[in-house]
Amino acid sequence: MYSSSANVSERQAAPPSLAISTVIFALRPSESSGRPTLWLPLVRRIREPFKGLWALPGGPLSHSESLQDAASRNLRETTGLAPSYLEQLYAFGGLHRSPTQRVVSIVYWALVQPTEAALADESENVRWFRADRLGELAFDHNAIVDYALWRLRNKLAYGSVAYHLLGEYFTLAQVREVYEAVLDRELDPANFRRQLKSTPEIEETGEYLQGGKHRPPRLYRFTGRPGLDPDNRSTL
Amino acid sequence: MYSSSANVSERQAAPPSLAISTVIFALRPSESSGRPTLWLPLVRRIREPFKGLWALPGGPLSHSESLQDAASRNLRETTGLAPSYLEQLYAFGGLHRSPTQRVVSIVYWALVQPTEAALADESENVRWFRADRLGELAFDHNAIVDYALWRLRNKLAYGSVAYHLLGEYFTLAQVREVYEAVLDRELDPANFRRQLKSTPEIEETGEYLQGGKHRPPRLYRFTGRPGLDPDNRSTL
DNA sequence: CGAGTTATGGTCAAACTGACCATAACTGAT
DNA sequence: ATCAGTTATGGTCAGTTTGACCATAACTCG
Repeated sequence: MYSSSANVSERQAAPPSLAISTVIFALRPSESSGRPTLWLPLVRRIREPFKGLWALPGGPLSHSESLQDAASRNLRETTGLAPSYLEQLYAFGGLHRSPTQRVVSIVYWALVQPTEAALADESENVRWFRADRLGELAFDHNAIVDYALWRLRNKLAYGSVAYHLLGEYFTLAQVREVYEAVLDRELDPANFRRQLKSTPEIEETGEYLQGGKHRPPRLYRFTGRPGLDPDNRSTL
Repeated sequence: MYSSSANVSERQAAPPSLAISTVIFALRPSESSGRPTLWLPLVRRIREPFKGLWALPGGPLSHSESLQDAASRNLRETTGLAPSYLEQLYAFGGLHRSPTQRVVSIVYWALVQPTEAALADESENVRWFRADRLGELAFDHNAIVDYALWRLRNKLAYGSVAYHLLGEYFTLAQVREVYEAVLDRELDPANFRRQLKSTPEIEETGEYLQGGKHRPPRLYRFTGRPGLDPDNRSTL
């Protein structure tokens, strides 16, 4: 087990350090089926503790930025991405999250559009993984990803997050594929489309998606606003 | 405007301090109508900044306790109460929440049962207020309470939080009164009861509430479990 | 031009919701 | 004792929503 150089009283005296992490979701075609699946980028730990294991992108909170700005910067620095959706997930503050020191992590979760996600940086120490096939992660990050997935599924069922995983224009079948990927079950195309059509925030365009192998589907656009987090309320 | 003794560079160098606050809701009969209404306890600021104003109970995070434990202790120390429900609300980390220093507050919200709430400490510097009639509070605490109320209304509509504002045994009309108080609109007694009766988590007892002026209503019991926060998942 | 496949519109019954009516059961006043 | 007042409780009915499923439209490819 790891042993800090600081003795117990010194460790107790140091304030708990505060870090920001982000769970970033994007859709990518599965290698096997080709259908869209959830992926997320992880960074390799290059220092103890958990050296060599994969972890959520994160870092300390700097003084001149809000929590959301810190998460946003973080995301950009590690993956080069600009999120289309960003929301606070939870503050994790258990005593033994890190073996070396007390760390409180304020975790955000983000959605990025596939056009963005395609440009994402990938390197020796930054790699994308299928959200349902992660190995053992550093710290309590497996639990954090689980919780983020739970939240995503929830928000999907009610709210309007699905469109942030798609581009500006999309077909109703693409929306359905998002739901099927995230909820992991098939949905009836006709019933699903009926529900979406009764949603005022989804606007029919005159365009059709060309180049497919079959009947060209109509393109739609999402005109709604995100949620009403404390962080986002002022900007409404 | 308040001026810290530390100069700018010193303030930038100090790490953002981390505090825990709690929004505590309980039901109390309204003075006017006598019907249950939402109340919450506030503490008076005895120091700058915002000296003299009312604020949410809170304090620094100590090193040997988890976030939830800190919130729980906080709650007990300021009001003498043990919550029947406690959930993390949000981490507030805007740059200018406090004029004197950068503070990140992790806020919890709690529900306490009326039997508990009746015993609550009240003093010169701790007082209960109607949730819909708060004056100007210290820091960004008005916004925090607003958000907590929004969350409470939301959780009520779906989940199972209402029962944590009531005692172990309750009548269906009492549950309806909780909904009416929180959502601030009247609900049809017959329809409301039909919904509750179709909820498997609400169990009919053989007892009746005696001593009322009219037909004695049957008493029920709630047998469900709370939500599935990261903090609570392990205890399930 | 026909087969294959997706897009899209529709039907039907079951489940759910909100508005509303009726009866039961108690207290308190007459 | 009886009745008026009030809440508890059960029920009806029409409108809406949901899930299962069928049918036609429109495109590509061989």
